[in-house]
Amino acid sequence: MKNNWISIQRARQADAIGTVAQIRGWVRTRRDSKGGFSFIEVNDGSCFGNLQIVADGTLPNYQSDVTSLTVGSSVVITGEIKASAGQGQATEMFAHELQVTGTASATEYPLQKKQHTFEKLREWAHLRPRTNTFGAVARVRNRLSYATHSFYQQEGFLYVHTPVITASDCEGAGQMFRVTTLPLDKLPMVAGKVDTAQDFFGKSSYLTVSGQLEGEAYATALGKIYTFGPTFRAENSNTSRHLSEFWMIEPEMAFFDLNDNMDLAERYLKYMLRDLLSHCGEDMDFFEKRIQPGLLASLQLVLDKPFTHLSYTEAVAILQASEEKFEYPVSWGVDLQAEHERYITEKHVQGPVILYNYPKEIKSFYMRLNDDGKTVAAMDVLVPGVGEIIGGSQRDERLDVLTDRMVESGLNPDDYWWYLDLRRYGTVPHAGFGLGLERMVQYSTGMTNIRDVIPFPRTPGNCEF
RNA sequence: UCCGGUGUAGCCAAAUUGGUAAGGCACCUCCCUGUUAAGGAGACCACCGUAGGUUCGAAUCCUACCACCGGAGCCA
Repeated sequence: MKNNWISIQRARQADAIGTVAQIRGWVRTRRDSKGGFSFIEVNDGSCFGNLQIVADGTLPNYQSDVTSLTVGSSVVITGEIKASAGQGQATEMFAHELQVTGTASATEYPLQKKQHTFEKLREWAHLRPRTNTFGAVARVRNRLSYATHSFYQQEGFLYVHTPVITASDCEGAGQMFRVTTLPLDKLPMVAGKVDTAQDFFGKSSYLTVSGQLEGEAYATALGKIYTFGPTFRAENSNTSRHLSEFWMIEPEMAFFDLNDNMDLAERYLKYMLRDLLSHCGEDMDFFEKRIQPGLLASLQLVLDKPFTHLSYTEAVAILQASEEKFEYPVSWGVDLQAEHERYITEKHVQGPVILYNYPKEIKSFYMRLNDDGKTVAAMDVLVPGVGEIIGGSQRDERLDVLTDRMVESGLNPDDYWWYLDLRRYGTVPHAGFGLGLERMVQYSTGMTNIRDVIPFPRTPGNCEF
């Protein structure tokens, strides 16, 4: 490239010293000395750090442009990269030419060169990626996504695109968003009910809450597959770890049992963390320093030792034996409350833990019934600070058992005819799980609110951007 | 959806508990030839979330509503 446009990430490397190059980005801050020159810090998103530009008073547009350069302005600067004379950065650029691409009114531009609360930044979701924290979150999220693909591809998995729109209104979990083209102000009625036969698909349709069922169809043909896409839940959830729209990674493997499943989940989580620590060092240092001190050591510890495995029964025993006072009492058969899960992962284990073999009553119909007749081959991976990051199970491959469990759960097997076909024809043991990407980003960065780890969060009552 | 909390200038934030709205940052002006959310000086900036009510007087008390935060449920 004739103008030698380089990223700020490259310009900050010591081996860039001596080159004449161009950088393009946004002004983060400006400090000037009235006597002669200004320091301008520019960020272009390529890395956490800024490049310090030394703009000398001899620049032809120094008075007209540089001295009034505001935070948020976009600039194209050509100059020589030199070793920095000051503390705090290895290199800096001596500007030969500085061009202002777009100004940002100092009185109107919301972001200032100081810290804003995350709550306030949510109101400026379109501008918050220009801040240190959200830039770092975006790069971490990108890296975790990339690591997901490289992990599964290396493991011989096939990336499958399961549908976003689904017609089965009871995929298992949660309230669904309805998808319709019917006129809401003039709904076609039949016998006092909406005539859904007239809807776009000839029946009711919804946004998916999981790609699992379709994933199973492909796993029982192609062996090992994974999905990675958006997922929708219309629950009226208002917490720091729930979104109405989030991204989920769902591997599904034929000929895998629960142990294989748990082993894969552990290797996947460790792969992501190792990849993140070795590729996003500067961003991770920021999270360690400003968001959650101790983060790096605790993540490193996760890499170093095997995950703790506890059966549901063992977990209940541990909870009952503990001195901890719980708001909800624990007994075998009850669903574990957040306080219970937190105790197990944060106090008892102090790291990731895999809970498995839950009572069948508190889990989904498709989870494989164990020989004891009381538990199913389910597993949850819990991590400190976030809670459940993975939920999965071995699926029941036995047509009769699965059908019985559907009926027990109040479901009509006829609605799942194609899902049952997978058991009718060449059935195999298989297993899979779902990982919430946002929760993984939370865990990796220490960010406490899930709305701050997705670019434009969708939550009840919030769809501004 | 339930429980608790908060809502004061562009941003952060105080008001002795009913008495007539601190301070900081930013913006603007001035000073300082290498700074590291720069430093120093000055000026400017508020119908105190919205709507009612009590009172001589309300940011402070009451009612309703809205928004946000924390916790819970649902789950990823």
